[in-house]
Amino acid sequence: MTNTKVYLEIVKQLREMIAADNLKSGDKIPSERELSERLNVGRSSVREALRALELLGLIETRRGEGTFIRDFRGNQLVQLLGTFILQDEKAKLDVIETKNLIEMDLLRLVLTRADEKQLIKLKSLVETNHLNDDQFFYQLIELADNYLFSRIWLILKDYHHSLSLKNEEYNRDSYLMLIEALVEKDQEKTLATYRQLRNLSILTDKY
Amino acid sequence: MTNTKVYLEIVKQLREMIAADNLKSGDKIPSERELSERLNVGRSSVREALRALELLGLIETRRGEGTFIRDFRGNQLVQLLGTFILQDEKAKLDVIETKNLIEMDLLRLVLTRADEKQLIKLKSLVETNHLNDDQFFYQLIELADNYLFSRIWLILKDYHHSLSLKNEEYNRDSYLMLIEALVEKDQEKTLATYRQLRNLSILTDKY
DNA sequence: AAGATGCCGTGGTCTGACCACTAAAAAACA
DNA sequence: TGTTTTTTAGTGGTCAGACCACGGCATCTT
Repeated sequence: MTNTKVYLEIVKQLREMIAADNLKSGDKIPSERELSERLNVGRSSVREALRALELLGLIETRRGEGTFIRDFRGNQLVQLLGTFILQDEKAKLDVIETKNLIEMDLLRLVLTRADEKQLIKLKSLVETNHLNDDQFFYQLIELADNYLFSRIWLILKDYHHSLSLKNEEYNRDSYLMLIEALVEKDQEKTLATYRQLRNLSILTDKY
Repeated sequence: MTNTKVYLEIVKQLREMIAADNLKSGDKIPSERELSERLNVGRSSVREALRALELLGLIETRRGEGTFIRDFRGNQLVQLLGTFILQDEKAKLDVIETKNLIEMDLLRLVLTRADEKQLIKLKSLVETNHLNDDQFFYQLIELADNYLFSRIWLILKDYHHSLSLKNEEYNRDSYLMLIEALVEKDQEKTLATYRQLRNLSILTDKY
């Protein structure tokens, strides 16, 4: 009869409840027992719904305290899916290729968005600090001003990490060249510098 | 004492189990009761792990039959996250922008990968069938031969749908022009055609 | 006032019990 | 013997109740 699984229904109701009460990150949601009573379902069903949301990184549970809304940035979903997906060699190549493509898009976005002042600021940051590759590109991501895009990049970065490749040298000079090209709003030069940074063959990677 | 939650441990063990037995899409995994015994945990804990995996789209449960490995395409995860994330206007613009960027990357990949034969085949497909926009780009995605990339696009497509925009006209002519440009391996022309298809202002979208 | 104690609510887990459903075995039928 | 029907065993779906471990808070003690 009841074709829709209870826990999915609970997920739905929880979402509505959160929206209705305008709950925000860090707010507490009702206890499992209270939800069980209010929704007329068993506590185990409530827990199945909560576990699903927890794995998605949407809530956080603390024993002895309660369950809280969570900011959905940087959930562990990625690693999980990654360990399931990243199996064969082809998949690894896909990760690298995709990350490179995304980063070039990122540069294109920065070219259209970032003003010189922001870039100068980044330049001094690179000069005075010892930014690693992830940190440098994370700075760029912020200049691109596209949250969804940054999420995708963060995921790819994690995937890339889980490949546990060798490199990760320090490339301050390349970063500075990249910034210079961005300041000049020279797309050709920007992308060329990036390819050099990533050791991409110009022949094989024309994109 | 046991700081790691049991259900997460079960998720991990399930993953190892799947890898060890080399289980593939459609294969059956042990029943909840059997897992409960083999892992020395309560059945409810097993279920919490399974529900989490189910929501991720990694498994599928059928009452009366069992639980099966699933191919991780088209899970409802996207809609779920979408309803949580896609709230303000800025987010919507981000989706559109990101999808456009990804699709242009897709075209670049096709330029480097697809041979003329495949493109000719796609051309006849477009000519004889009434492909909508999603279907057309899905065909292209396959030519790009990057599974991770296709996943990203599929997610973006779903996000885009959930925005419930108006358009979705039929653009057979544009598709054919796009294919022609791809056959000629003319990146400029390809991207220009795409921008026209998406009504992107050349001024605002230089990427 | 500061620290120690105990109570209560919370999530974490297990157990046992049904129910609904499926598929395969067994029985009944032809 | 071959087909249909019935039974049965196994599975996921759900619930209720019972503990445990932990955090916060009021209370008591010093």
